[in-house]
Amino acid sequence: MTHDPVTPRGIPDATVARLPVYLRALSALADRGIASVSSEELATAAGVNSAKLRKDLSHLGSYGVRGVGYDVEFLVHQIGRELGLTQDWPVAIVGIGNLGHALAGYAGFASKGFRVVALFDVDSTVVGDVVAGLRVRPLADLAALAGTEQIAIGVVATPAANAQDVCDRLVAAGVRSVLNFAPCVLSVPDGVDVRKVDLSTELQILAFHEQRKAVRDLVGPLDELGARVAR
Amino acid sequence: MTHDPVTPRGIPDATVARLPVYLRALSALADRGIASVSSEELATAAGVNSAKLRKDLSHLGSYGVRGVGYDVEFLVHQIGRELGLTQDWPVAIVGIGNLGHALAGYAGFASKGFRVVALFDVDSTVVGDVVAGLRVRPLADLAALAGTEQIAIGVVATPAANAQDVCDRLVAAGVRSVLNFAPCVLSVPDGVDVRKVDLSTELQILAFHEQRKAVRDLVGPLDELGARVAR
DNA sequence: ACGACTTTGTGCGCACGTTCACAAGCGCCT
DNA sequence: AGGCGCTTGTGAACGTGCGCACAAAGTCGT
Ligand SMILES: NC(=O)c1ccc[n+]([C@@H]2O[C@H](COP(=O)([O-])OP(=O)(O)OC[C@H]3O[C@@H](n4cnc5c(N)ncnc54)[C@H](O)[C@@H]3O)[C@@H](O)[C@H]2O)c1
Ligand SMILES: NC(=O)c1ccc[n+]([C@@H]2O[C@H](COP(=O)([O-])OP(=O)(O)OC[C@H]3O[C@@H](n4cnc5c(N)ncnc54)[C@H](O)[C@@H]3O)[C@@H](O)[C@H]2O)c1
Repeated sequence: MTHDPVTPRGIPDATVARLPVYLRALSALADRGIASVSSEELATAAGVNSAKLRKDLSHLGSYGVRGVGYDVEFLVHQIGRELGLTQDWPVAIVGIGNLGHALAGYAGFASKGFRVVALFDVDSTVVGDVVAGLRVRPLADLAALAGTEQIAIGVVATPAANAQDVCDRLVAAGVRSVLNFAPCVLSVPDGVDVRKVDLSTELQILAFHEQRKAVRDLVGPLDELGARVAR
Repeated sequence: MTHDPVTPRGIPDATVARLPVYLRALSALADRGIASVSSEELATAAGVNSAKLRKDLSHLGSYGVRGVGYDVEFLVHQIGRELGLTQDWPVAIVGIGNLGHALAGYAGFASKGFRVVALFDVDSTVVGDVVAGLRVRPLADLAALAGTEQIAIGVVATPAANAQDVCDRLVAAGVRSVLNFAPCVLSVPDGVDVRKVDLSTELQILAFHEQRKAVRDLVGPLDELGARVAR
């Protein structure tokens, strides 16, 4: 199923999800010429508790120096290696509509070793266009391309109605990691990971808490129940 | 404080995060004319365990009928009410670049009561343009608009370098829910919720697992004794 | 009317994640 | 060299979430 039961020996999922945040904070520090950082400082920059940060980093190894902190550049390298950023990851985007255009042109991809190698669509008015320096290909070419160049990550940016079909084709082409922007559940065979980015869900979660806050404002200081902040 | 078996109105965060998924699955069922659904069917459609689904729904109340299942339309209404979708949520988008354009034109907003009421940017080549039927305003107008029409949710789609400043202005304008697309940590005062959508993080998490899978494929079949490779 | 069948709602044990608090370790200063 | 101050790494307590398994509660057929 979509669930990933085993994180082999090692790093908890919750930690893995935070490593990119640490990496970004560390990169920012490195850019500012800062060579060393304490867990307290880095935790603040990453928006987490310092104990959690230390425990997270301890899963990678004992890379800190007691009494001093962590070497920024070294830690950048270690986290990058753990996340697999030392190698290039070829990415294909399927569905070059509003969102697909934005994604194809997104510089944030390349900065971490993600290289957009192919764009696909079915709409004949889009196919053949050059977007962000790449020609949009017909979806039918996906199978052929898979033989030439292995695609590591497939991005689904089509309407929800077509997402499962697109996903199936990606999987058939050997893709084992899918990032899904369509608002639907994708089912994939074992061994394939799907992560979804769901704008609508995020907004609804915000709305829930917003409504909660409105109610709390009415009841106000009379209510002794603790305020909860979304995470 | 004693641990009461029945907490009045507290819905776990994990449940809140799944309600939009259930809602979407239910809406799809309703569109297909299906009036009633079992927890097993709905759970499959939503990609979760059926026991988890039932427990989630039980937090809203006892809306199911034993031996039968849940009334689809009724449940849509209840979940929508709980999430606050019965009311309109005015949304403002700041940063009308690649991503901001896509967001402004996204139909998925309106379908759940999220109404984009204002677009902001600082770039004079963008300000004044009409995007998705709305004129892009200078960011300076934000404070003025806040007096006229309350903005419930602010969407940050500017580069990371400007995100904190934009966020501060949104908060100053009375916004208490922020959806952040910029790859950075936003700090906000108590009472303000921030959720972030981070494409780069998602890709890095996928890369981590992809790398893990690659290693497992190499070692996998031989690994019976849990060989731990020293680094 | 009643029993067989279906499905909900939930108690319970377990695993995971978070936070506190502190000993162990390191550099620096005298 | 040795003490001092600082920071890491982690044991332990705590909280949250997950899923099994089952009794309770309803429907349906006869
Ligand atoms: N635009 C946004 O801001 C936004 C935000 C969040 C989620 N989404 C979701 O992302 C997806 C794309 O959104 P969009 O606004 O870009 O829509 P869009 O309609 O602008 O683009 C969809 C593109 O997918 C192509 N397509 C359709 N079927 C296809 C198929 N079978 N194979 C390949 N390509 C196919 C279409 O030709 C079109 O170019 C949708 O599921 C949408 O719900 C969009
Ligand atoms: N394009 C994508 O697919 C994508 C995906 C994920 C995340 N992001 C992130 O979303 C953000 C926007 O991405 P983009 O591709 O649209 O960038 P972009 O450069 O195309 O657009 C940014 C827009 O923000 C405006 N802006 C800059 N400073 C501002 C300020 N202080 N106030 C108001 N507006 C301001 C700019 O004028 C520009 O129009 C970035 O942080 C990016 O990292 C983008």
